[in-house]
Amino acid sequence: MPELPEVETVRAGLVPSMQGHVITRAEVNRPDLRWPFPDDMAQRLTGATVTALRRRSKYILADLSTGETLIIHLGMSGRMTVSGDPLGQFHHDHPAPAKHDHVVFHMGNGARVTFNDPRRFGAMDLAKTDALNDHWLIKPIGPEPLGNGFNEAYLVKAFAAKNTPVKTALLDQRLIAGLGNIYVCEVLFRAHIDPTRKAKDLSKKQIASLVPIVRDVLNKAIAAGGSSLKDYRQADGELGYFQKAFQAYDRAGHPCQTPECTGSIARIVQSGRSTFYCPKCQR
DNA sequence: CAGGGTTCCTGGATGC
DNA sequence: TGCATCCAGGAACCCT
Repeated sequence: MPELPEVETVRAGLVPSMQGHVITRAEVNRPDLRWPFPDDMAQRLTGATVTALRRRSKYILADLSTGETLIIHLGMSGRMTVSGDPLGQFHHDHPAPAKHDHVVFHMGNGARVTFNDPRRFGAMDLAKTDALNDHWLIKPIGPEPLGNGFNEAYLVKAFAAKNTPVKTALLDQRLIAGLGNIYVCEVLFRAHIDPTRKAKDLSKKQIASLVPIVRDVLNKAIAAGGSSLKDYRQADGELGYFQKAFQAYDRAGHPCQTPECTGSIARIVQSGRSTFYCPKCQR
């Protein structure tokens, strides 16, 4: 999936087409993704104006003029792409949905925003905006890594009793929001920390070093427009470029790029997921 | 409760 | 070219 930088890239790409514009028609082509949609989702979206497009963790949040917020998760293969004509000359055009086009938002400005998700691990739900933080998907999520709540003191406390590998701890959305497999690998590589080390066994100095590295990796990835693995694309259909900056992820067998290090990147499996790291300089 | 394996689903890459 | 197998950016769920 799209991890935090990809979701942020998609959100920003959708702003011109959606924010401040009315949903004239919500085309809901199936009853569910990972979970059932509210059965009256199309009606509740129709006629609503998107007043703001926000992001929390890997969720895109579309605040609506109706007092509700549309919660969108892209899962592993979800994409949102914009088509149609911004001048609104062809409002009445209803092209047949392509395969896996599960939801299409027809906007008052003529744009069509299509949610396409082959694997259907994505999700959509509606909740009252003022109770959003109590929603079952949102409530358990930990602090935003780019916000003030994520800092050395927080992370030291969060890791204190964690008997799990630091790789797994960083992937736990309840501890830190928005990190996925790619960025966790990249962060641990840059921090020279062995992903198999138990979180509670890291030194305070190592934990402290993770904070600015997490922020830096995410900020650079956002600036590059995400990573665009496989067929993932930004909202405007362009590829993201952060993947050119990968130093560990998907680089098994390549020489380690850490200065002076003569190791090479290894691939191991931790709780069913690939981890890429340099066994020589990540301790 | 914490930790780890399994599971949902489709499609692309790889191997024979 | 066809078919089987493996793997994938997530995360809830069900075990122990």
